Amino acid sequence: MFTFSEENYLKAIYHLEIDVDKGVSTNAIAKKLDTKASSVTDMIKKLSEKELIVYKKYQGVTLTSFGKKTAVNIVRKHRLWEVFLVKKLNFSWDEVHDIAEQLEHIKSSKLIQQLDSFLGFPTHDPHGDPIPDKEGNLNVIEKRLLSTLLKNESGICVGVNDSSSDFLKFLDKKGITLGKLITVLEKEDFDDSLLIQIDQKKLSISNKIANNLYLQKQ
Amino acid sequence: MFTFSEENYLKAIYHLEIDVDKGVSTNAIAKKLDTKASSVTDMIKKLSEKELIVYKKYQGVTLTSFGKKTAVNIVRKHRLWEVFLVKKLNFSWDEVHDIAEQLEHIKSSKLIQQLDSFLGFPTHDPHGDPIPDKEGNLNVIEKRLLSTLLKNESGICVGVNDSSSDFLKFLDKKGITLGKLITVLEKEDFDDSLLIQIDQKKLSISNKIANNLYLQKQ
DNA sequence: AATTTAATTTAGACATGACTAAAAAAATAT
DNA sequence: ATATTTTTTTAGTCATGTCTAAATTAAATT
Repeated sequence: MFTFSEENYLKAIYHLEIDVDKGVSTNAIAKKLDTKASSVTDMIKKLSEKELIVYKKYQGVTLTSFGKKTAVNIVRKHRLWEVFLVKKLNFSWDEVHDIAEQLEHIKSSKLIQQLDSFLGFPTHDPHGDPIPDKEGNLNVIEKRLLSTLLKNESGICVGVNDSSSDFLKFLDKKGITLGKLITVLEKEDFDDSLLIQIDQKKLSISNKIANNLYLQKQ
Repeated sequence: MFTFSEENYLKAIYHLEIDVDKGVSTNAIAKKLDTKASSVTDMIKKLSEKELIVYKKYQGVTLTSFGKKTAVNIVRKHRLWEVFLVKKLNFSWDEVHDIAEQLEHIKSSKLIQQLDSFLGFPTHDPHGDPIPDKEGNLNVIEKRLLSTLLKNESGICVGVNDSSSDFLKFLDKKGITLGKLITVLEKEDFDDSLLIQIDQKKLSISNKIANNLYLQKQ
């Protein structure tokens, strides 16, 4: 199988590929993994030899179907472990990422199969991200950033664009959790902030927050 | 913290120290970890610099109290994960060792604390080995090898000396599990085999088996 | 006590994955 | 179209953890 480092590169490339339709650049991978571009070039050559990615000098990289399958499986493990940590071990959604980053590298297909079953075959992780099934299929739901909603539109909170602990703790403090109904009462042209209705409360939300919250439109 | 390799060495030394009261030899560690004596010498120097072990050339090694504390914590994690795999994910006792070998290296004290609580603070793993508590205290029970019992003596099966999959599967096949009452009906001088009573059955057991089964004497 | 055998350590090498500094290629600006 | 900037790659180095082969030390035999 693959090393932790190789798996981390595959996962990074997988996530970066979703945003851009061209090849993923060396610099983008370096930034994502907090490493140097030269280190990325080194690893890229190894992954290419193993036929996990397609690489041509100066052209960026794309995952092969084998590479994508491998990457999706790591994402699956990561998200299942996150569900386990929150649902069974009472972690809060802002605490699970770093631990899942470790657990995702445990090698045992039976372990993941049994964990999936133990958790009741969840379809989404604690941050609203879809969990790929055993075949790698993703149940992608239609969602929009809160910042794209117009005045008087509303939707159910179904995900976050930023899973950092700071952002998630902020949402907790404001009472914003997955499943909550949010209605846009006002849009402020000056700073693009929003006045929203959530539960019985009215909240003023900055554009930065609205750009990191996904809603499913009603 | 420590690398996987460092942790594996500490654990190996910890287990070997229980058997011998002197320092643990380079060769013994090499055998346990299936590596070369020269590699052990290399690692021993590093662990010594980190004050995890005491090492003098040609004298074997002993854990410092810091090293022992670290090793016990790894054993604790290993055994708690084994309980999780058997009790929650329906693994059998012969399947869990290799997966626990990986899980024991996950770094998060809160994870282990919550896992312990989720499992109901178990005191023994699926093989009957005691699980150290948070402070590293071991609940060691009085146990004897089946091979040391005399004719007509009996005891409850409380542990195994060999956790290999082959041995455990053999026990399963014969219906020998932890908690079962075993009585020695006959001892055969010729090959040191035993005739034992377990449940309603009489079983002939080789000396090799009897040397790997622990009983708590009635 | 001298010799043989076994255990341990040293010396030098290699693979992995990272880095810095410099060179090369591509993209952007003038 | 040329010059500048940015991106990417190469060359060389380093730390970790392993190995083989040789040297050294300790233990066991005679």
